[in-house]
Amino acid sequence: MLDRKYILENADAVKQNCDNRNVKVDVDRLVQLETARRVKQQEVQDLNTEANAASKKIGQAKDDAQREPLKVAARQLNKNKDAAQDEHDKLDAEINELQLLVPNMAHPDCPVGVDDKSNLELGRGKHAPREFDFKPLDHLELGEKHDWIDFEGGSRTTGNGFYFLKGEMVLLDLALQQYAVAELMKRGFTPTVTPDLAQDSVLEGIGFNPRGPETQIYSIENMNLSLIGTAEITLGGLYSGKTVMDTELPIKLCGISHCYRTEAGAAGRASRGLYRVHQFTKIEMFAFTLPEQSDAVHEELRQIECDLFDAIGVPYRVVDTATGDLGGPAYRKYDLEAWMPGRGESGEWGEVTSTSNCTDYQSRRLNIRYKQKDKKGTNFVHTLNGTAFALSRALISILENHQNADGSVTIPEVLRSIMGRDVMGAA
RNA sequence: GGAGAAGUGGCUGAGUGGUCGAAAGCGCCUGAUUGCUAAUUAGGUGAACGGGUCAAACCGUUCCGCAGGUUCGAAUCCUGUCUUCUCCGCCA
Repeated sequence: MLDRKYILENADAVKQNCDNRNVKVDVDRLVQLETARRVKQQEVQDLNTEANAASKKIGQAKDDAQREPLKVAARQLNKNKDAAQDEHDKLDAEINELQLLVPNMAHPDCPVGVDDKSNLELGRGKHAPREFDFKPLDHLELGEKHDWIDFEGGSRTTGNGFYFLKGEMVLLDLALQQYAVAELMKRGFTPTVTPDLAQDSVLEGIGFNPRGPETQIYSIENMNLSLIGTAEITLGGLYSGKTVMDTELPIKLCGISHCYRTEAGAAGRASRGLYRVHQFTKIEMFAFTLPEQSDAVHEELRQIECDLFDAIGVPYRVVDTATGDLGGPAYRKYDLEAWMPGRGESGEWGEVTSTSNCTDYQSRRLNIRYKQKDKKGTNFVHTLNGTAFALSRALISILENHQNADGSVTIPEVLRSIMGRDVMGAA
């Protein structure tokens, strides 16, 4: 969330930003409430001073006879104090509700526009979409042909949107993970296998609403636990409430987890197969940085995503997300969209990664700070996240781009030694 | 899963209803002193929020895992919750 003081002092910029992002929030009311709250806060503090002094006097009294009348007075003071506190808390709660709706400010270079039509293509990967001299299959057909992906079994055991990976597909899945983790370790990331469940309070801290009619989150009955939708939740939770030394930053983590999403109301042709599923494995990059580092680290995350997809020979384009298409916490977001020959009529771009600089929007909520030696006080860190591989979609991109006329799939060079073969699905 | 114990400042650790934001030690910072890779000594040393200031100083409120409760008053008593440890049981 944004700092209240910042909102108060930059109300016009905040309003403009909300318009750019196509988010409706009553900023004026927020400002008005916060101004009132500050006055009330002073009142509460003064009443507290009074009540504390009165209590102290009772402690110093000689005997009960002296004490009783003082108690009566103190009780009244406390009543006044509590009443003022209640009024303050009400204001505070209302402000908080509004404050949570206010999105992060956007990077000045961010393309301005109310939806994804204004997204800006920044560039393409090393590999251009391939011209097939045969009719390419989609990943579902390939998966069925070789018994690599079993959706029917997934539905029967678990439900629609679940699947089994089998045979060489498992080798590919594991090889991608191993490759990504090794590459990220080379670049200073600490590999971190996280829990797949987290306490609801952690979800809420990161900005997910675990229970309720519109939730995308699976939660465990009779427990305050939910399945995570991304390792961002657990990795953020890992540092929530902590203060680190500035010299430790940037902290770069490579999260490995399963991700669970209900995907309520997202069925249809565009989400066939592995594209939109309820469970997938994800190798996620996450970074905590100093404020002045975050832009550079964001570029680094984007570059890593490009390097990974170049390495597996998948064509992609890089998109600079427009203001109206940004999630609330993002200051700037780049997506990689891979070419998927089996998608749509004759191939379409499909999102495979996403990297966001969330500046201090999440850390303020999570209370993650850094301290500078010899300086008083602390500041909020910046947080960034980026997908290395979301396995489900990475698998689609490899199968569909590297398929051969006979239905086999040529394995990207960097994965061959890991998988112990050059081709999968060979006759 | 059952029984018990515990969570205090950067760390160790005292504190069972008021004088406690909190003893003591360690660490760290500043000064003094000794001519030696350190000792001795004096002092200082948490955070958030609000006010204040050019910036400080300074003032106020809050914070002893977290959330509630009792009380004029809670680190201290009560409830819930999270975490850790010990013992028992079960288990990959």
